[in-house]
Amino acid sequence: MPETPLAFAPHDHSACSGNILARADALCCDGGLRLTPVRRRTLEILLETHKALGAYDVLERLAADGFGHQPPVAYRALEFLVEHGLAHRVRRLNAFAACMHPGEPHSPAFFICETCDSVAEAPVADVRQALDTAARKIGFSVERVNLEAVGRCPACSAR
Amino acid sequence: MPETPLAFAPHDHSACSGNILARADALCCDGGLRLTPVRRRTLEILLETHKALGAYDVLERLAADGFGHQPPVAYRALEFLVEHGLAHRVRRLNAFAACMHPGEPHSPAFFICETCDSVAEAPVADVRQALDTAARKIGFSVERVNLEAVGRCPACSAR
DNA sequence: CGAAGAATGTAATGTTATAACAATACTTGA
DNA sequence: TCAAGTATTGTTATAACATTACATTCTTCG
Repeated sequence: MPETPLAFAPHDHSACSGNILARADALCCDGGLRLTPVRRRTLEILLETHKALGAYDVLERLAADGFGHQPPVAYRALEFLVEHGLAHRVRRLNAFAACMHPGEPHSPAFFICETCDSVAEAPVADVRQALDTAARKIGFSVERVNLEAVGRCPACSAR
Repeated sequence: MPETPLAFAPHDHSACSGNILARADALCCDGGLRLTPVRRRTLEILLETHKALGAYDVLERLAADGFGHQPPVAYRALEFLVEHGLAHRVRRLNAFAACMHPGEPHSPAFFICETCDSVAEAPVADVRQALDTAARKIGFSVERVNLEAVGRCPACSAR
């Protein structure tokens, strides 16, 4: 069965985000990491929608919540989340999205709908493997990968 | 035989870039496009090295050559080249690289060496196909794709 | 407690990218 | 050829994204 990513499927979003937030709490607790108020709030903000948010959008929200007003506030929190696998950076959009599979090792690709701006993270282990193979053939050793596709999500295609 | 991309192989670079420039001329001529002086010079600049150049680096070079000093000068030329398949945008680096296969339909991935900054464009039709398959499974229709890997090139790995 | 390190706040600045409009050059057709 | 329309370039200004540096506060742990 093709697993439709949550971003493209109707679902109980508050359960969805609550779930991930709980997992983030657990992961940080286990890993001796500090999911401080700014960091946790930042993750909550990203989790509100299945879209990618720019650092300044996040900052605006944080500032409204009483946190600092300067860019580093947002960038630092986002950096923490990305570094520890709780969020991803979407280069194509200069933006950030909450990770939908925190803790699970996964090779994600991002599917960006240019009509509704939703961003889905889908596991694409086989694609990643194919890329690694291609890299090996040319003697390149891969550290990190960005796989991003722009197009139309199921809902927007239907219209 | 694994085709090592030019960027990672010793080669006669002036022949390499001259060749591509000639093909660019031909393509534009055929397609009724105008490879104007700024545009052609921009392509030449990109072709000087197998690295990606930022728009402002390109601009600096263009300005030194007597073209305009303002950002749009570079961005417009680069946009033209990208639009017509003569260059690629490397999102990971906020930079641009000359296309090594102008005119040929190809699904490139970019292999970015974080040690020497060289950027190789390698054809990865199979990777692209795997991604398209993954997209189809979730009902996403792909328009454009960015495949970018950061790591170490053969030469830098050897050291 | 008190020192060391982590995290946050803030100011300033650097970097990348685009909008808007004026001026010029090229093309086309009467 | 010349005028009208289009494409291209020049320039100003500003928007959007990101980092450096340093002061301050909070946590942890001896």
